[in-house]
Amino acid sequence: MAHAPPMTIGDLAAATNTRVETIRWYEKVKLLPAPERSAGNYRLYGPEHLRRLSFIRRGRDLGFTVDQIRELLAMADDRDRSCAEVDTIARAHLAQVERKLADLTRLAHELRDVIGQCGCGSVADCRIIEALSPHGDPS
Amino acid sequence: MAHAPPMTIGDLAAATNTRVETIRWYEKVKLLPAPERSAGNYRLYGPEHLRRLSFIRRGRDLGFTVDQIRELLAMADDRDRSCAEVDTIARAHLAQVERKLADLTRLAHELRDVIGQCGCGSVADCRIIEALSPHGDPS
DNA sequence: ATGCACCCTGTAGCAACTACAGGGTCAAGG
DNA sequence: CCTTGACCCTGTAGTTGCTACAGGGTGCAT
Repeated sequence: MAHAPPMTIGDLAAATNTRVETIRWYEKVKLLPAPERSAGNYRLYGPEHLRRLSFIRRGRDLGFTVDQIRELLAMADDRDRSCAEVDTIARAHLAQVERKLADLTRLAHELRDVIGQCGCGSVADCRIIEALSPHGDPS
Repeated sequence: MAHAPPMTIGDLAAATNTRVETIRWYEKVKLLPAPERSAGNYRLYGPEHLRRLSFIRRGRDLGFTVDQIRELLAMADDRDRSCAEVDTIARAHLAQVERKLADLTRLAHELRDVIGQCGCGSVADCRIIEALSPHGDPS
């Protein structure tokens, strides 16, 4: 178990299932610290970068915004701090997800209603178009 | 029932619960035709604009993209055409909504799991942070 | 030495708006 | 008549989270 050699940006991308451009973008917006450079000006990443990027990706998969992840990272770095703030962010995010879920559920119902009524005749009496048209005003 | 006087952009915005800037943007991207202008260069809208904008807004509320609405509007204008294409767009959209719904449902489950385990101690043993950290690598 | 895969910076684009800045217009009140 | 304030105009830049070039340089194998 010798300590691993540094990774290029392509290696890191492959290891985290991230695009190279996305990694550079994370660096620009200061989610990921700028790594050292090789003689030829290539970025060289170590295991700490790998850990941090994995954290970011997992957070994004869970739907946290970049700003929320920035906060979570700052807290994770300050290990003695209370976990209550972390909990607050996570709960706020869950509430938002649940709101979106409710909206989409309602939406799917409405769409299914509208689609179910379509007899696929001509547009002139299409129920879908009618459902979109202003209430009580055909033509 | 005399025919209504033309509306200003502000009137139209109020009538459709839309922002003034959004209406101008719809005009720029050719969702809404450019209306006539007053002597003082104000936009003047008639009932046809009101109908069309209501259609657009309802479509947006149902989650159709601007491009989809453009297609739907083109079809709605061509009243003899078959309604099958309209049905296709609506079904494709419903399928997309259902996919998003499934994703969000999974997400909400994961978030609830993670949050449920948080004892709100210090960050050092926060389960939320841990859940985000790379598999099998504390520190 | 020449190809090829990879890396670099910087900029522009996507969706669907939103938010100004820096002006012009119009009706009412003093 | 003049001012005040609410409205309107155009044009540009910002938002979120990337993605896609263009126009170059690097590194390794043949």
